[in-house]
Amino acid sequence: MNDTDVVTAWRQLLAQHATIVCALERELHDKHDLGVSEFEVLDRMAEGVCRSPGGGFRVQELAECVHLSQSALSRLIARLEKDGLVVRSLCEDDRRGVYVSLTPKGRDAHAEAQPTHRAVLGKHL
Amino acid sequence: MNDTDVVTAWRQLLAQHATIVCALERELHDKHDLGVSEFEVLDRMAEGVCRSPGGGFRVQELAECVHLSQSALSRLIARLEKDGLVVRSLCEDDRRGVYVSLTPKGRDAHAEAQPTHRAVLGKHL
DNA sequence: ACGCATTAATTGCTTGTGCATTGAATGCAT
DNA sequence: ATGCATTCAATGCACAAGCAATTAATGCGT
Repeated sequence: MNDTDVVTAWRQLLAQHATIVCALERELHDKHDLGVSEFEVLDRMAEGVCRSPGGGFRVQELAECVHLSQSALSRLIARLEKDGLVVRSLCEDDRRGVYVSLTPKGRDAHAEAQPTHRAVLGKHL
Repeated sequence: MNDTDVVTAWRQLLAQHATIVCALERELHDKHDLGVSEFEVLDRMAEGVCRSPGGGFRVQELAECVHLSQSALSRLIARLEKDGLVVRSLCEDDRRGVYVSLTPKGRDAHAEAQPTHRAVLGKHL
C-alpha cells in the first residue's frame, strides 16, 4: 500500500466516522437524550461483555471497551448515575474498585435507544 | 447485512479510529507540536484542494474538509495564525469572508510533520 | 509487621468542540 | 434606493475529554 492509498483510506475512515458519529449524536440526543458514548456504555453493559465475576462492571474495563480515558468514564458513569440509569456499588473483594450495574430504568433506556442506534448504523454502513 | 454484522463493523471502525487518532495525536504533538486537526488542515492546504479562485482558502471549505464545525475551524485557524503557520487576509471580492493561506513557516511545519503522519498511518492501516 | 511500589477510581485544571448568537457584507425584490 | 433574508466568520457559552495529581486499598518484599 503506497502513501497515497494509505492517505485515501485514512480520509475515508475519518469521513465515515464523522458522518456516523454526527448522525448518531443527533438522533440519540433528540430521541433518547443520550450521547454516543453514553449509549455505547449502556450497550456494552446490556450485552454483558466486560462483566466481572462479581456481577458488575469495572470502570477500567468499560473505559477500554468504549475507548475513553478512565477519568472520562468516571464522569460519564456519574452522569448516567445522576439520571438513574446505572448504580455504583462497592466491590467486596477489592475495595478500591467499584461495580457499575444497569438499573431497570437503564435497561429500558437502552432497549428504547437500541433500534435508533441500529437504524442509523444500518443506513450508513 | 444483519444487525450483528453492522454493529461489529461499527465497533471495528470505532476501534480503528480511536487507535489511529490516539497514535497520531501523540506523535504529532510530541515531535511537531501539532494536533491531528491542525495537521489535517495544513495537509489539505499544502495539497491545494479546497483552494478558492482568489488564491486562499475559505474557512467554510476547510471546515468541511476536516469535518469540523465552522466555529471550531475559526478557532483552529486562530491557533495556527498565532503560531505563524497561516495568515488570514481579506478577500476582495467578498468582504465578509477571509482567505487563509500557508506561510513559508507553515509549509515547512507541514513538510516536517508529513512523514510522521504517513508513518503512523502506514503502521496502522 | 512495616514500608513501598502498584492499582482503582475520582477530581482539578486546561483545552477543543458544537450550538446559538452576533456583526458585517451581500444580493435580491420591490 | 431601501428593506430584508441570506451568508461568512467570529464569539459567548456550555460541556466532554485528557493529563496530572490525589485518595484509598492492595500486595509484595524484607
